[in-house]
Amino acid sequence: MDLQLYNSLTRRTEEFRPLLEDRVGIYVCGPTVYGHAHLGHAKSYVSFDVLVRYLRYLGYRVTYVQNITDVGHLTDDADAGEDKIAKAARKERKHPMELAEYYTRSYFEDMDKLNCVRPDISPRASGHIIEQIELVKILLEKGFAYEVNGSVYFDVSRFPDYGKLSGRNVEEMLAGARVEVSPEKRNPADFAVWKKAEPNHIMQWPSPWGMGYPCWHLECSAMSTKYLGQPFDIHGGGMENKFPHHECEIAQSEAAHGVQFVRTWVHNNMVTVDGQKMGKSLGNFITLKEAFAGTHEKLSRAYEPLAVRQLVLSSHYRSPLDFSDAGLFAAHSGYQKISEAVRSLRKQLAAVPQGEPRVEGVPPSNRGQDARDTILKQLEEAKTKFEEAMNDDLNTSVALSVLFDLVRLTNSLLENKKTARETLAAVNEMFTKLGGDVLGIVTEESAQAGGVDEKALDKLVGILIAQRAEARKAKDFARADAIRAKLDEAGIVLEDGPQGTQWRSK
RNA sequence: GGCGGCGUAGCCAAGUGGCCUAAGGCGCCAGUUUGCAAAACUGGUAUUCGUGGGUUCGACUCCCACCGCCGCCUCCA
Repeated sequence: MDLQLYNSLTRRTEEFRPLLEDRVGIYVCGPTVYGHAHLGHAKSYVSFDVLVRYLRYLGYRVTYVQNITDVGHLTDDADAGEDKIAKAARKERKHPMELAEYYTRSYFEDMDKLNCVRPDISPRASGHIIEQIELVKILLEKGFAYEVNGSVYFDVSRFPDYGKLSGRNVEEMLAGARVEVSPEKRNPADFAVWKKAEPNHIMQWPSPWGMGYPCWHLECSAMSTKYLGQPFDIHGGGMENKFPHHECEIAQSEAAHGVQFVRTWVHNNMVTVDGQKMGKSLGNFITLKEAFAGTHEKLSRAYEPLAVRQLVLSSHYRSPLDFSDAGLFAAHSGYQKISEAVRSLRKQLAAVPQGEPRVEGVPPSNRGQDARDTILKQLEEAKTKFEEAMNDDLNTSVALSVLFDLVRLTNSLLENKKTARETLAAVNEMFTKLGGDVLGIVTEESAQAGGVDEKALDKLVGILIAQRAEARKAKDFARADAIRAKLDEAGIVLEDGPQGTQWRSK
């Protein structure tokens, strides 16, 4: 079976077929960079990251475009609307571009930590003013837009398909409209594509209609088509952007070029807190930096970035995710279980030379061979289950359950000294492909010792472990337990095993 | 008011007509192991899927009604 994806445009789950046999073009609405990324961004971009990773796993050559909105995103659609970036910049006493650059870097830093692959192209809206002006020109030429006093509006009445993505019609929208209508608009449903700039507006550019700036929806139309052509395969974004943002993108691009804009629309659901959407406006967001450092009042501890990733993957991308510390804590425990198993596995693999049985003097018997065949069969079944889940509109929850199956298998194999190296290698390969390449949960670092700091720490903890071992030998358990308790307070857990005492951070 | 979605164990969550007397994770309980722990492994933890009707040989899954919750219709991943 091939990949089935839910297409918001047709409201059906469809078999995914790219325009070109082996290539996929995907555009995802990126962040407006006027603040640090929060957990809502994590859900969105981890979800699309997995989509891109899985498409590559399936063998497609993917071009992944994700824009950076650094201009034109207004605080609201009314006349008083202010540019979000400019507003934040004034508050922080920075040039808007300086602020945008700062938060762009912050964004990539957080996404790198979440192990999201970088987009192939990260176009900035401010770097594509010419393309946007060109698009406005075409709309005016074709009569889909009109100019009033230096601003240009899209004429919704000329585009009958307006509303096809979000499933609404113009009359309905007007009935529930909560926003003040600009007197410049011919029709209240019309939307701005280019805005005249007041003299004190910092971000402005010359255009055939005077000094002004592009509106938010315009950039995605211009940039997606510039890099992916029209039509292109997949457009992704948050559900809340179906309307008006994506609806307007469709109107602009299809009106201008006369062909379909996007074949498959993929929308991910929201992160909520206490049942309410996490968002900038409500101010109820937890930034990723806060989550990683544990510095938010709702958090009981600092969380590893990949625990956040695990949390996102534990539910479906089209389901809302109600955030709670307990939920993230549970995800963290689950993530640790997986990474601990992989670490043990890789440590064991590194310790035994190629081609040798795991323990000297224990050659793999015929019985061992049978066991190996059974395990290889199990691995094959795991892979099939994983692919079926991912093919079913990216069921990452089930995909993760396959990883947990592998964890149990791994731990059992590691307990059995007779397990051959090649069996362990096969399990490791499965972790690398499914857990690493596709889900991005299993990383290279899972096997490595860590940096300089970690080595120093390892020595220090080693000294204490040795002291505790002496105490244990002398049956001074009170002292042994005291050392363990002190280390526990410092976030270091000791584990006694047959090969001596190991430590790990909590 | 219009449009869309959700309600599955203590918590998170998959399943959406018979393989469901319902995956997986967290938590909890017990066993193995341990000086005691931790980790790991094994077993247990929903006869039931918001409530009430209906369709069907058969419903968590389809239909209707009701209750509760959420998103969009300004900006938001």
